[in-house]
Amino acid sequence: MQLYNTLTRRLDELPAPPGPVRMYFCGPTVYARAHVGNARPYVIGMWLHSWLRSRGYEATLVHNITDVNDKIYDAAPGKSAELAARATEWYLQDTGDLGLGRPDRMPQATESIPQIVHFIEELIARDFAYAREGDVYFRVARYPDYGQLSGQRLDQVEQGEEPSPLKEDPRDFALWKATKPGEDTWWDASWGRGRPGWHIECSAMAEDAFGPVFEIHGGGIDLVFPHHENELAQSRALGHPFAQLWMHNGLLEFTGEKMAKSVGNVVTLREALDEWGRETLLLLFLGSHWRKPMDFSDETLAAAAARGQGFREVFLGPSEPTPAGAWESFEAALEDDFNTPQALALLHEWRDHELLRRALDLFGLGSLAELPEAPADVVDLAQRRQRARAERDFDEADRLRAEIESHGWEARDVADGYQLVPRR
RNA sequence: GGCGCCUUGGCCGAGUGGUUAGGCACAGGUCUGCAAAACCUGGUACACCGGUUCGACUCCGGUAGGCGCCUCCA
Repeated sequence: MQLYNTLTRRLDELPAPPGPVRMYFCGPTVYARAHVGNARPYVIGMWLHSWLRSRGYEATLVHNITDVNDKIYDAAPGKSAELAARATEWYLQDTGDLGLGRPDRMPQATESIPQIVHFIEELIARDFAYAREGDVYFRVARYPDYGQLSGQRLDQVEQGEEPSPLKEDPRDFALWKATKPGEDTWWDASWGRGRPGWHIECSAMAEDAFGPVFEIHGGGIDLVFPHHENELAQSRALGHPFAQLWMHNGLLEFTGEKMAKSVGNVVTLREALDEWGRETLLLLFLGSHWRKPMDFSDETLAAAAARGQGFREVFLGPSEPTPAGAWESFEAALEDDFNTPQALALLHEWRDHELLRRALDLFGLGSLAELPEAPADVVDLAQRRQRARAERDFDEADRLRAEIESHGWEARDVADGYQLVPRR
């Protein structure tokens, strides 16, 4: 099993089964309803987890939730804890509705404060961090390998806003921030009252779950710098190997533009689920490679929906054996950098119900094999239509078909009678 | 300015140094009372310019265009 590794900039081989494969995927900051782009690392993580398990790996997936940070304070002044709790519920509900099951653990930053504080203490003890007026900063200059993940050269990094006068070096980043007026959540540490910085929580939570070394760290490609660079620096500063393989998924775009609030083109996961349904959404994700940007548009969604209908049709038809080696080709596609578009293309060739169902189940799409039962009134209409056809009263038969369609069903004539299929 | 990634037929999207990707859409056909579904048939595309090679969409270099990130901000 090979996966592209941001750190080594090449395809790296995973250890042979049973592994273990311990995976940590960065989750959302809970200050608003998650947008559909936030679902991509969740979906990829769950699929990979499911795939590795089926291949005999001891795969474990941890997906964190960032429930304390500036965005949350800004979004709900004085009530950030309530907002975080509510938005966490939204996130669990929306990702749950994807129907992929759950990661093995979903730690929250606010429930990991002791581990975070301990981590910072270690960094201070080894001189990799320093406290200033209640803030604590990581001393980048003391970690020479800084930049190894992103390839950023520090002398070329753009200086953004006015650097904090508390920093020894403008490149240093916060591990802990002293509490400010109006902030309603804080914790006490030896250097003062405050709350954790953004990057430290992931190092602390990942190592709390897995120990100082684990196999895979995932997240959106926008997290490479500075977030993941900083995580790596913190952990390796303490001599921890940390993640071996870094997976960064491409972002969602709307016709070439990044999905972002500033562009005004955000679609929430909730909206996407309500409008298109989980199967179509999953097929859209499945049809694009995890590392590539993905166009989220009515056109690409409609194509995904059509794919889904295509699979449903297969299950409505007779099961036929798939040529020898089909499953092996499918496996090979996934073993090669988890190439789901390639794997999906292969599935379109299959007519073997059992095999196809098995493959679709890996991606939470086994429901495509299930034909819902028509309600009694629709069945009654279909039976009346059958009688009309037998009497060659085709005007009545066509009228009944139209009526069946108005109930959201489609009547098809098959060899031994009729078939009722939901209209999509 | 720096770092990284991308550019395939109407659309989405794989892949390979010389051989059909697949899906969607479209057209014709078979089937059907009519349909639907299914099946059959129909397009050799790979940003541009050089180079390497017997031969490149596939390797190398450059150009153009697009995308992400560049420190407290997913």
